[in-house]
Amino acid sequence: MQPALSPLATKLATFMPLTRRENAYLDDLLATPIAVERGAELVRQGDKGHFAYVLHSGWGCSFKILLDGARQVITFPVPGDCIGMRSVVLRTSDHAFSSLTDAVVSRIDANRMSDVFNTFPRLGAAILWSVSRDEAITVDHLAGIGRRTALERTAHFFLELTERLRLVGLFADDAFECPLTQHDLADALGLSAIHVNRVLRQLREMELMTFKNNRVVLLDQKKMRVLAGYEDIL
Amino acid sequence: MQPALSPLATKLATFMPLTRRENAYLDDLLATPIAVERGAELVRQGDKGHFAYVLHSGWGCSFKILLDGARQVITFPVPGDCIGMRSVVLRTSDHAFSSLTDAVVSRIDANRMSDVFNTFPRLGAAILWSVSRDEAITVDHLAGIGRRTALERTAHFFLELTERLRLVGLFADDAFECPLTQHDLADALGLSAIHVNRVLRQLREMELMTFKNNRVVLLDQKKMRVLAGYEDIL
DNA sequence: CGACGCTTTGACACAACTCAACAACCGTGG
DNA sequence: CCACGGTTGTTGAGTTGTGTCAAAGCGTCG
Repeated sequence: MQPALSPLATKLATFMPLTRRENAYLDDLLATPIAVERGAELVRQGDKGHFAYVLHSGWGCSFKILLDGARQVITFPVPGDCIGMRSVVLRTSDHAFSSLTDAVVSRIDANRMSDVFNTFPRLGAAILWSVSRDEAITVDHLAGIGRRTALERTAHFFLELTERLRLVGLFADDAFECPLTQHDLADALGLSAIHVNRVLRQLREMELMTFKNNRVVLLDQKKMRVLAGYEDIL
Repeated sequence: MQPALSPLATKLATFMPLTRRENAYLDDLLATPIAVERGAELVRQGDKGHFAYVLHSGWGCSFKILLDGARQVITFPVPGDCIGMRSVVLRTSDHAFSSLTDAVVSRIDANRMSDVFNTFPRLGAAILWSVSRDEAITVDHLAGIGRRTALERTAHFFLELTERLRLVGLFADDAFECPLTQHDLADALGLSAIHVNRVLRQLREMELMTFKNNRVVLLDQKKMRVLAGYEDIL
């Protein structure tokens, strides 16, 4: 019997099937798991450390703090997501990362990263695909905040999250566990926490989705897609 | 006497000095200039063509069109900027690109791109730095739309633009040519064109900057930075 | 000259924010 | 066991920033 695939391996496999050797190398790359507690700040804005991370389990939060103290969430990494790849290239982190739940990550340094590209270029390409996809999602996020209403934007956010969770097998039966607070959501969607509450109520009353006790239930994805103007990611 | 450096070479040189051979290779890479007319749509959303571009002269506009027809501008590329690198990796363009002025570009296909990384890894690293920097700017843009007021956001936009133009020698004496319409600005800033007009008037009345006849004049960068909560890009 | 694109301004409407109060739900310690 | 403070969620009332609609001013180009 095969060992279980890591979330990242599962995700990359949807892009291109990986050989046994590539999978083994990937496993090795992620071999030393680091357990982090809920709320730990792994990467600080302005950090010079040249590390990227891969999230194995748990949820995280990538965000920027503006000079006036406001917070903008860039994305909520879920298992299988890469974190801080850009910071490695830039030698400085332009954003912070903290865990929203207890989590397990692997740390990858810059040298190790170049190794991947030299030794297993196909694997490197798959990882590059994955981070490019995340970028595309960020751009979508930008378009949403700039041009969608609060209601559309919120619906869109949950649909996109669903899609990302599905890719690593964490979404089934139209529902998933979601540790985000309304405050977290607000900082991601560019809204006030209070308004997020009202929008969630609207979505509930429209019988599109519910979000109670850290559990999201999608009641009517089709209608929700129409409302959000949702297009599949690639 | 040395031949004049291309805008891209100028920009990369601020990251790391390039050797004569690297510069020669870069020149060769950009050897076949393509002239495009104002308003040409070089890349369409959803295109499968595997091309990236480097902008030599003129201004461009990278944007997304949402299902309801709304437009969100991601960035306005200026000389020296790379366009559509992500699309090459993803095999599909998640956004469109059109020229705002008559412009000159070079086209780079995927194979040629891999060549760069294999033959001149240092040059490849410099290009990777440049696109990562653009990503960081996009993330900043996201934070601005999500968490800054229209006034702060607009001021911030012009400061960031200034910084990018300075890097390729197109900003001097506190002023620069700027072919953007207020409508373009609106689609970049997530505002209505009418409100952009009001904000520009405010900035003028505060004696921070003016924008008339396609010319931006910065009157007081220091005060403007304070207003915008501007932090230098790396 | 007229047509067109871009800018400017005013009046009004509405989406989203702020403030304030309260309810529900923890985990902790007495 | 219950009392407690802290975090999160909920709701209402009033305010404000930004959008919409409408109309007019300007340049430029054919």
